[in-house]
Amino acid sequence: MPELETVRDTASGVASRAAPRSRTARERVREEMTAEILAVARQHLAREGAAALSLRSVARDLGMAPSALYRYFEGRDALLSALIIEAFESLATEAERAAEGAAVGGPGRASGKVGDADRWLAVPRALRAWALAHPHEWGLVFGTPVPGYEAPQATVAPYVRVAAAMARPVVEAFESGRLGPAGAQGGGQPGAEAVLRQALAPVAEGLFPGVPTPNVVAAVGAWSTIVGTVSLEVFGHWRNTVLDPEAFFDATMRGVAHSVGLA
Amino acid sequence: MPELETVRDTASGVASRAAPRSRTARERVREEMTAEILAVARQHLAREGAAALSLRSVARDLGMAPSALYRYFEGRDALLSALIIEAFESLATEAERAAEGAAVGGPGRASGKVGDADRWLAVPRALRAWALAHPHEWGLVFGTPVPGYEAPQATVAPYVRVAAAMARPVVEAFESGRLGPAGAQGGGQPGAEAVLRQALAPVAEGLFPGVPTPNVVAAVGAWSTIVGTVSLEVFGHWRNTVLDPEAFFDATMRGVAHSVGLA
DNA sequence: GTCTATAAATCGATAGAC
DNA sequence: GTCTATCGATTTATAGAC
Repeated sequence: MPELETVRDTASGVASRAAPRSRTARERVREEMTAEILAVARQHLAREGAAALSLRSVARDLGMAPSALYRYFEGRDALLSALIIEAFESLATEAERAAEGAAVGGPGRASGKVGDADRWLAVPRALRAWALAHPHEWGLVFGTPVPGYEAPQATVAPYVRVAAAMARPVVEAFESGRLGPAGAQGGGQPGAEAVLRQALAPVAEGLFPGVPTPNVVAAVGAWSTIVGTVSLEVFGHWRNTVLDPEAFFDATMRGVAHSVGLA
Repeated sequence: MPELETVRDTASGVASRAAPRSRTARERVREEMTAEILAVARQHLAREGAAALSLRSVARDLGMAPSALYRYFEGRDALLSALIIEAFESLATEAERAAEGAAVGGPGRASGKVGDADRWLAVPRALRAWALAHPHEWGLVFGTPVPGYEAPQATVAPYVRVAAAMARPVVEAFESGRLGPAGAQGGGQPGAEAVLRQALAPVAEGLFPGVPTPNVVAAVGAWSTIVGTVSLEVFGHWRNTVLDPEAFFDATMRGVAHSVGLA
């Protein structure tokens, strides 16, 4: 079935991953079929949005009976969940690849004069690149939540992977004693830092062990800025406003890196 | 019809606005009816999301025949457009109110020792408050765009009003010579500032006349951070991450204000 | 301006034959 | 695992009486 092959090649990510030789032929066929379904579902997602995703129309495009899909997915929601998880994992993989490539001991650019800020920058840039390549998946992950639809628990793990990839350069810099002071924040109030330490306790302990609270606050703020900048660009809000989104993104991220304490 | 009255009182914004005495009774009734429809539609939006908004169910709740609604809105899309425009205008009004209340000559808190940064902070805080009070409207405005649906031209004006409200304290500080240098940015590269000036020309000329480019870049970055932080909170991404969103938001915004050059 | 009635289409999910 | 057939529900939009 050459048509389906074509469809699958168009698809990104998961479909081409992991196909150990040790599997039964049956299992392999089932996996391929699942991948086909997801690929078509992804196209529908792009064309009509998550809310309009329907099992029937996916089946129509595949030349199958709607009822046949129920052997692969329990229902519409399960298909949507698979799509969301797939997007999250694809994003996490990309973030990790960027963090890995820019790591201190990693395959850097001949390890010239690459600062911590530059290393960190690789991750936001990778996230933006992924978002531009997969705008609808970005919307699925960071856009308006589908009403009455609870995000599957399986999305937590990849989310943590993304966060860890962002945290890694910061933690490395800290452990090497190269992390500078964070930019100004709540400054004024006296108990402010204690409140913030409490407010970000899970992140601080899980991702930034030992890192001073102001730096952690700035790092989470950096995350917010990334999501905001990318969303505004991907969702089309820069029209007639930011004429060169890449230059703006880079400049903004450099400023953010500085406020996190990276140099 | 007391029930509908109740519904309308629950509604926010547009419904209660503008009802000049010079109108015909016919026109007044028509306006009220339109407001009722929008109020119910807003409730449905909150309960089931934009994609699930249907003329029929709105008509059901109003005790009307579906076909009757076509005298008020051309179709489902027109109703959705009205909702979007309404949300934009409500947000813009709130932003302007905040900017007004915090203005230099405005009704400040007895004009104690309120710095430019505090004045500016009022606007982001108002935006966040509005978003928390109208999460679905926030999603409508800043979330995933509905595929194949072009944002109505009428949304441009209120968007500009929001931007202007954010820019106002910055411009005031600049014109009074109180605007400090912006935080570090593209620093490294030589031609960076020229590129950025080009990239943000529309904003710089339209909203920040005369303000140095780095400050403008930081201000647009501030906008990104606001949208990102609020979206992440409203869309539920802070679960088990940021335990005190308000404290975090405030600290982040103070840092942002500083990077814009406000003190 | 509101109603009834209806056309034409969509959808999820299931039963049961093969 | 895939099909046909079907139930029961939804929707947009229009026609025409009043």
